[in-house]
Amino acid sequence: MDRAEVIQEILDNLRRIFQAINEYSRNAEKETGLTGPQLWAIKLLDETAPMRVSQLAEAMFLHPATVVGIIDRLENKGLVTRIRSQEDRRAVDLHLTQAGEDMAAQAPEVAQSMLIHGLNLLPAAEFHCVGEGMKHMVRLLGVEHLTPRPLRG
Amino acid sequence: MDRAEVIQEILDNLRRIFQAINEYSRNAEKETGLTGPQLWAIKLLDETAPMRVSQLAEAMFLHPATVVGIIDRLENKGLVTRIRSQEDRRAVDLHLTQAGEDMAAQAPEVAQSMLIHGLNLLPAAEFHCVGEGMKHMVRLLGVEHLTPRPLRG
DNA sequence: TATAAATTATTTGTATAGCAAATAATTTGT
DNA sequence: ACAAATTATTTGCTATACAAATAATTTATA
Repeated sequence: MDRAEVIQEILDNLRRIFQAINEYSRNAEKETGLTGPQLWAIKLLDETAPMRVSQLAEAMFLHPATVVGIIDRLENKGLVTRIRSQEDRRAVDLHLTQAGEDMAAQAPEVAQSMLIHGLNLLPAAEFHCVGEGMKHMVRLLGVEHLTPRPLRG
Repeated sequence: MDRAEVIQEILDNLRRIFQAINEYSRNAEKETGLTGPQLWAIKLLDETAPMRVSQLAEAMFLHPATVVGIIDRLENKGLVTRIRSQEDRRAVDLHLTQAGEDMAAQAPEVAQSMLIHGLNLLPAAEFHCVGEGMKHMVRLLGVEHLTPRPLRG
């Protein structure tokens, strides 16, 4: 197997990983009844609530107007509440309701869990290889410095 | 650095790769003026035209009704033509126009190219590590058998 | 202090994507 | 010849996504 073939295989495997993560997260969407962006917003709010609309928009790399719609739908489902800020009455603090927190806790991160679990069981040599391999890929793409954002579907 | 930290790092790097591919493909969208799905359809048609609507829908894992809309917009832009099949007059053969082929050729696959180029220059030991590392990741996700589909944004 | 400028969230308008169900045209099976 | 299946499309609905305009408020400036 020459190098060109191995490169093809590496790219194929990268595509498989992509696909797997997308499909697992699609399952999460079906289980929760939420869309991808809605689930993403919930997860972010679960990490760092309260958040303002502009702050959430920035974290999601979306236009604030888009986030307003997403929050509207989450509010209708009783997962998020808007509370006008006392210090700055232009601003709105977004909070998760109890149901929202339950949803965030329940929503599975299947791919992530599988990787964490599997990596833990890997023999040292293989484990080391995975770590180094990923580091190389990141370097080749020139994105070592990138702040990683959550995997989404 | 203990194993938990390395696992965190691996996940972070996976997120960086995801993000990089998404961003590079978003750039491709801006350059071409096409959306992600439109670009994806063009690429698939470029590989294997003529294709039927149902065939393209299957390849894109989308509902045929969705693909009809995408093809409508590509037809309006003069990139795709619909030709009623002679053998089966229910069916429609999708072709790329010259402009469509030009678009497919011009549309950059930046991330892919960077990886191919970079992997080629990698010393043998590191190269081997990348290949093995990716193989492990795929195995941990249980998707060795998955037919890889093109990376998209 | 009064007023201009900037900020924050929202509304409005437009386009795309996505699915399910119904429909029309055609082909295949009986 | 007629029923059943197939193929693309239409229709109706929802969710994203952005830009531009708007309203409310705060900050800066004259």
